[in-house]
Amino acid sequence: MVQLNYRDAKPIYEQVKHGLRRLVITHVILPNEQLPSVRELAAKLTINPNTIQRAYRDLEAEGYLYSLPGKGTFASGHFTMPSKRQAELLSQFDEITSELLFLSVPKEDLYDRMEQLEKGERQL
Amino acid sequence: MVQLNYRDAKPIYEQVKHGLRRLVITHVILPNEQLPSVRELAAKLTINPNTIQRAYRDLEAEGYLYSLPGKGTFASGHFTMPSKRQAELLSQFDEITSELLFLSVPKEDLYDRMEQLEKGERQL
Amino acid sequence: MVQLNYRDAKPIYEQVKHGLRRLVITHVILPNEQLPSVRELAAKLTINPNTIQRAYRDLEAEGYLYSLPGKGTFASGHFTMPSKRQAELLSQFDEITSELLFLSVPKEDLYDRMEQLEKGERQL
Amino acid sequence: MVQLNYRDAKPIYEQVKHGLRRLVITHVILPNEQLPSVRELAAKLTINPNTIQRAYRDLEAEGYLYSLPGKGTFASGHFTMPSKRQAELLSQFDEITSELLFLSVPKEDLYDRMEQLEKGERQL
DNA sequence: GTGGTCTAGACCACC
DNA sequence: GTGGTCTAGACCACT
Repeated sequence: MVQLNYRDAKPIYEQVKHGLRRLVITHVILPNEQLPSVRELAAKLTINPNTIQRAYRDLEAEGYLYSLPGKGTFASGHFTMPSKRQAELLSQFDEITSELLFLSVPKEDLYDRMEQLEKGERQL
Repeated sequence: MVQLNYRDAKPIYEQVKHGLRRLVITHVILPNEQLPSVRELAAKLTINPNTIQRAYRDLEAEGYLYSLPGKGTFASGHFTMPSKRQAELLSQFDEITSELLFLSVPKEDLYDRMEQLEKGERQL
Repeated sequence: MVQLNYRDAKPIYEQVKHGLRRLVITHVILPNEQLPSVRELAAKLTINPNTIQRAYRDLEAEGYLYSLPGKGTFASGHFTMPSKRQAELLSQFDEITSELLFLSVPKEDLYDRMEQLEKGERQL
Repeated sequence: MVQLNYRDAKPIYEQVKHGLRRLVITHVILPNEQLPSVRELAAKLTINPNTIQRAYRDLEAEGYLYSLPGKGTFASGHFTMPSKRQAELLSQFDEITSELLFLSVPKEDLYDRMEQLEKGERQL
């Protein structure tokens, strides 16, 4: 469900966020479907519940999840997410891409990367 | 030295960062060369010193500049911000791009954006 | 029943929430009266069911509605969301207003905004 | 410096955020001035460092602080904060105010509250 | 049972 | 020294 790599430099909660984000976006977790509870997912991944909390909280702020205290945590629908997030992402895309271009990363490399990403996503 | 466009949606400190980054990368400002002081540059661009401060500290965090308190701010040599930052950026690029792709932003739009960014950079 | 304005900047689910809140508060929908099902209301407004879901769950969290899984969604009586929520709201009002005042938004602007909001509400 | 009230329903990290936000906005803490370290402030308030971390992290996301890992945490200048935050706040202001109005809180009460807030802020 | 907050104490990378 | 992450375990309010 969510792949963790402890040797990765990325914090665990980021990896959890990454995994869950894709599950929601790809509708592997359907809109308004309940996610495993904080404790449950923590147990399954054998990590601390606080780490899951952090991931859930961040994703709620980003608009991917919503939580009803006492009831559980649920996936948002695509539509729920305002285009604000998209604008934010595009702005970040510009910043990062232009920095990469001037670190002399060839534009073609970035194209290829995008192709790979697109292919990868289709498989889910 | 640094071009500002007040009608642009991008915050001014981003434009300053953008401009300085280029100057450092292209060695127009040489490694270990001292940059103008915060107040000085602010005066030259007739903007608020805090805006410059923000740009300097961001660029320091990114590894392009370093500052010696009480002495001034200096350009890093290329060596100090090697493939590490580049790997970080590529990872962020992947994360953001794949999220955009799933928000159904067409790949072609992102291509176009990159083209524009590249053109923009060349002009500086 | 609920007026939607697609040209409005406000997200649709906010407009739905707004409309339903008024209907409950003004007892147009009586306490413990059943609301239309998610699918039903979505069809009537010709919008996506998830948007209704979002509105329903927000209003449930706010205490205006409650839902019995498998049975439907119902209006709360006034009693269930008493001064507690009001105290919460006033506290948030203070927090946000004082932040706005210090971002140097003129008090008069906020007055005007309140006038507009009040006028808008009366029309429903 | 920051007042805590343990009998308050508000979480401690919210109270810390509230206090620090005002200190930054009112320039009691000057732009780019260093704040006490996470551990230091935790000790002074006799609460857990993690609680301070949470407050610092939230305020960084809101644009009031920035942190340089290994160096410390610093106050942003007013200018640093994009008008995005202001737009966000106004939208929240509308939502909350209109809900209060329909909970039949008289408009005049809200006016008075704003007056008090403005007076209070001036004293700082 | 659920999410949410808080504490205590540890470890890391960076400066 | 600093911020940042993570764990372990406790308590609360709400369903």
